[in-house]
Amino acid sequence: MDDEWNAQAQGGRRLKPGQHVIISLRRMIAEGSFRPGERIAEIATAEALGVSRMPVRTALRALEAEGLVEKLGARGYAARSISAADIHGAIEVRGVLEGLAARRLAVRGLTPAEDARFAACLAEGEAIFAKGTLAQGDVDRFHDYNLAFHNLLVEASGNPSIGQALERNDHLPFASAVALALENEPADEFAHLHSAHRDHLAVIAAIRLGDAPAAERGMAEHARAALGSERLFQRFR
Amino acid sequence: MDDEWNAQAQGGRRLKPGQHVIISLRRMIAEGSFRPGERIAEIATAEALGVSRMPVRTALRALEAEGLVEKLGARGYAARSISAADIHGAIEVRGVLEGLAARRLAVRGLTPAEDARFAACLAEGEAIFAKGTLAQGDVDRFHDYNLAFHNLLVEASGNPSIGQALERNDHLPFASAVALALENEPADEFAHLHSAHRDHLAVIAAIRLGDAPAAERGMAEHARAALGSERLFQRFR
DNA sequence: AAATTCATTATTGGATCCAATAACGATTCA
DNA sequence: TGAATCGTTATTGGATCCAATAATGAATTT
Repeated sequence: MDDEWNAQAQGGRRLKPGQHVIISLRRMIAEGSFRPGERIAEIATAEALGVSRMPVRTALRALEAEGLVEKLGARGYAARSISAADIHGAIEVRGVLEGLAARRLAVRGLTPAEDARFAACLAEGEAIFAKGTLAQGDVDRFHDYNLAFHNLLVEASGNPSIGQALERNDHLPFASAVALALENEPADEFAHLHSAHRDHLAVIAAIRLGDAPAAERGMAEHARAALGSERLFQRFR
Repeated sequence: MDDEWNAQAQGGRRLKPGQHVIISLRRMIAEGSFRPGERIAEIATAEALGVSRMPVRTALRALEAEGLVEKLGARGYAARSISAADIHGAIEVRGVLEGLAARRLAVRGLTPAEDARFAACLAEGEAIFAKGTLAQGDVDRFHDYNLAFHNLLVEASGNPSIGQALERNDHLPFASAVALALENEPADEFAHLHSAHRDHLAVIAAIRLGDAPAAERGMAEHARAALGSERLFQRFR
């Protein structure tokens, strides 16, 4: 267990080899370290990562369940090839699921505690865009705000099945709610990210008005906005 | 490996111990053999099933990913308690996902091959109800027809993410498309099952007309029809 | 009586090894 | 030349065992 793996500790606590393995494999898959179809074998991967086969086997099973790798029968595993159509479909699924979450909230209304949480969340978004431009750190800040917004929406919906259905998407590159297909310097992304923030404001406004169709449609369109990014499809043709 | 496990062979081919284990555990969970919260430990389960810990560990990991069990940290696993609200939410998620599948088909239309496959599938349904009553074997026959219809709809939609998002539901009791909350003798279930079949006919008619809103709404309402069964909620209060 | 400490136990994670099986490539036959 | 067969290799599945750690209950202290 070398320094790189120690550096992967989270919350100041060292991760177990099994956790390291799955994090490493996810990153390698996301970075395109494996060509689609290229074999990922337990033994070779264990040797490369300096662990025994057990944590690699466990990790590959989990990644298979997440749809990031597919089993080649007795021949090991392979990174799943992801097409632009796959991304398109995953975003569409995200749209209807988050739309359902928004509709549920609009139908039954927000509790005062929920309303306060959404208000605090959106205030963070307002703060990010208040000065009319983005600094370097603001992209990470927006990332955190965006993730918090989507997680809160799903949690507040009161239907855990929505979050469970979204779990696959959360691991698929660019289909996750936090996928940010940035193509330019942060300062040039102001309009792009600000548009996403305005979508958030519009959806919560519709929820507060009890306008279920508008809330649902707003979230579905918000998800589809990700499809407009050119870089999204360069990698997956 | 006793006769019971040999009897679990599928397709005339003996299953591996790992496959037996996960099938056995799924059945025990579905049958309520474990009380919610009751510990399911690797060692005790392995002894009970006559295998080593390895296939049990693999199976428990998979069942955790499916949402049927939850990890108790270093204390093992427990069958996840499922409430009526959980079932309600899962059915709602199924409704929007299958509604999305129906909408996609209505928007882009059916190919002649797809239309033929749907026609053949629905003809099987027509045959089941043609004589105006149900025989004993007709419930299994309807089960197979129903499963084929839902699978074909998702497959024909051309969006694999819909099927992937539905995978969790497929393992949740009563949330699966093939959940049949039968409460009476087969002959008495004619109206119930026939209504489901007529829903299928209406959805395909809407798809053929290119009426995307009607197709989507029809599938969502078809999923919600499962909520009307009284026995659905007896078990999960 | 309540809180704290400590020893023990139960449990999972991982390492190692062997068995079983599928896949592959070379050889042989028609 | 193509098909079939066979031997070899690569790979995963599972068994066994040990290490690490969390949980539990008893004993001690306040």
